[in-house]
Amino acid sequence: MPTNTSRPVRVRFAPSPTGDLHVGNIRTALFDWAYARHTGGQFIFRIEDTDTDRVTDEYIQAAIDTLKWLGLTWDEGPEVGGPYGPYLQSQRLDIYAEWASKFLANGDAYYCYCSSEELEARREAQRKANVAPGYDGKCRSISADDLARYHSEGRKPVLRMRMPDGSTTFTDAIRGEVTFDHNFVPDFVLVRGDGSPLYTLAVAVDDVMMKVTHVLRGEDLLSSTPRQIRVYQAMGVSPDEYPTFAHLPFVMGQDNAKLSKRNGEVSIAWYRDRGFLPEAICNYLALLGWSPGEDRENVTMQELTELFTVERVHSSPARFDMKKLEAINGDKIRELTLDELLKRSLPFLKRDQVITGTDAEIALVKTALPIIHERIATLAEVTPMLRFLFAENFEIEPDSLPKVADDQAQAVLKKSLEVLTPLSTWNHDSIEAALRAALIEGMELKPRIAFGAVRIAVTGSHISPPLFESMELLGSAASLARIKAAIK
RNA sequence: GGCCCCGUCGUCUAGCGGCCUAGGACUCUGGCUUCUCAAGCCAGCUACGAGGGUUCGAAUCCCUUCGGGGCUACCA
Repeated sequence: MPTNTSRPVRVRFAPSPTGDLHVGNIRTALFDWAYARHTGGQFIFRIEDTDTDRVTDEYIQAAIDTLKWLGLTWDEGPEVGGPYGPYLQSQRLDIYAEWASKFLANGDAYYCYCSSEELEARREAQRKANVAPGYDGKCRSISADDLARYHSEGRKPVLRMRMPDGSTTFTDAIRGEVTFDHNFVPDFVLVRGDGSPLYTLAVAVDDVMMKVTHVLRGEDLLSSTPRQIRVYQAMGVSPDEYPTFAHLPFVMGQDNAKLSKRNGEVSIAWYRDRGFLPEAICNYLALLGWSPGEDRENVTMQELTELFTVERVHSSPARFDMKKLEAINGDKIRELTLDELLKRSLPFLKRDQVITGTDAEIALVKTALPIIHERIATLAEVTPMLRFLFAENFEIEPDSLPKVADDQAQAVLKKSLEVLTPLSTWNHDSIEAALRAALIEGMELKPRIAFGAVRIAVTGSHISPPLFESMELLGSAASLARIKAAIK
């Protein structure tokens, strides 16, 4: 990544929380964070809440919680503060107002009295005439008569930035040199009629004031960059102080369009509730638009910060693939130590009311986890896997019921009960030995047939952890009782 | 419509002029293993959007074209 100055790296993640942070936001945050950590720079978290109609306190808090949960810690921002705060744009209104009046005084900006209806009408006309739509510059100069009329009508003007003739060229760290002809960058609004600032003003002012050196953000903001640069110019920032821009490719849904509720769940909270690990989400998201090369895919958060460079970021959009996320999540779960797995599984077991959280329950879960560790892809799957161990009112799932009802299954269950009841030592070896001798050798049955019936009787499902270990964990009393209950 | 961005297996990607009859991963299919389900192992399927150049040689460079996306707000 070209560094245009020798200033220390400062990267910001600046979402506008108009809803739960989604996969695309997080991918951006992850890259921002990784770049800051990679360079030893500062990671700044700023909330862009200038759109007061759409941003809510709940969404802001949710954004903070999500970043924390993912482990993307910030050096400056909400809750931790910092030397260039406040980090909520709604608390920086006076700063924007000050710059706005400066722009007005210098002639970089001007008041525009055109009403929304008038603008819309003229835009429509432009579209029809096949001309580039955009503000036509009508209010760049206003006659005294018109001004008086506007005032008498009580019109509240917006503040508009004057775009000079010419073009803006900048070097995007991912896309290379990009040029926008100002004929297609109309004069844009900086301040609303009610005096509140717009994104375009706030983002540029803040990035300058907060000494941001690198702007890694979504590709949707690419075409707003000339406007942002125009504000820098009006602020008197010298070009070699402009931040380096890097516009990240989109994360798209299963089909073609941008990710949305329609084509895949996008809220990070949704993934957390389903038992996805934050490190798995980050690892997967890191692979969307970036790769460490050398056929590597599995990286820890630490390795991500070591390996991440903007040079290796793609310029083309990536499709989000739930299957791959699940595969990576499974890999990450298998890498967990038993204690970690236990710690992370307990909340799900409690939530699903499998356990209440007693020491005895937790101890049993801990002894059971090794046999399901490699069988689950998400933490939420611990529930269906272990529920049979704690069920007070045990029942066989409806789908499996017929499989223990036929004559052969009944014979298997009766025989099993007969050979297991006198067992003096109850562990998976003794259980297996007894059942194999009786069912496989004695009754000459296929293991999958014979054990299948016992499995359903004991665990309630034809899918379960290994049978003999499951019976050992369940204990002889409950195991035998369940077999007995399954016999007609 | 205009401006801008993008284009390698179904998906994520490796590739940055010869190592490419294009590699890895996920998915899918088949097999091995096996008490179910997984995990693991093996095998298979499938890609450089198209057309022109440049070059001894192009997935890699250039042009055109087609396709996808973004922006075109007193949203961000």
